[in-house]
Amino acid sequence: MRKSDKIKVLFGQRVKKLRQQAGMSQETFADKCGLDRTYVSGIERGIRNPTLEVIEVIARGLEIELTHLFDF
Amino acid sequence: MRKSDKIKVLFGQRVKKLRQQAGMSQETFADKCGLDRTYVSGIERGIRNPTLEVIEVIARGLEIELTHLFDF
DNA sequence: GTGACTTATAGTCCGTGGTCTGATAAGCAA
DNA sequence: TTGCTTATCAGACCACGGACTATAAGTCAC
Repeated sequence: MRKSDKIKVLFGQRVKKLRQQAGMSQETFADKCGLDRTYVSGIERGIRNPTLEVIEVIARGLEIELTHLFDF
Repeated sequence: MRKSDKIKVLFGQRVKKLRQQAGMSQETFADKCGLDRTYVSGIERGIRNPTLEVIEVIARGLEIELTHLFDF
């Protein structure tokens, strides 16, 4: 794999922005998604590489369409 | 995790459709993406759960925008 | 000061993501 | 028939996804 990592950073920034717009903390958002608090933190910092199922759970937690998550 | 698996099936069908529209075999497409042949097969059948980086590689291999991949 | 809230970060652990080899089978052309 | 292409499938392997615990540090109110 070993790509440029840019995608993870972009995705993380997008999640963080949408979460903040929804007025949720990382922890309440993680709980809503059924994810771990520290894992969400890693995603927003562009360190983690979430799977398709996690990405879908995140979109559901943000109450948006999947395509909207990738409107960078 | 243990979700409904629907997302993986939907995603796989989408990839398969776009790949066929591009006139590529699974193997040539896998090579273009730098992925394994059998792994692409699993994705299209909705068995595999690809990561964000793989999803981006797939979009690049299909020469489309990421958002377009999720226009189910 | 103390306390509640929020986030970052390190570390461990188990299950799975992703690669590889190889076998199988169907379709089609020569 | 033979040969080539395509896709499915099994098994093994290593690296990493994702959960968890715990610490630390920042903000704000009191």
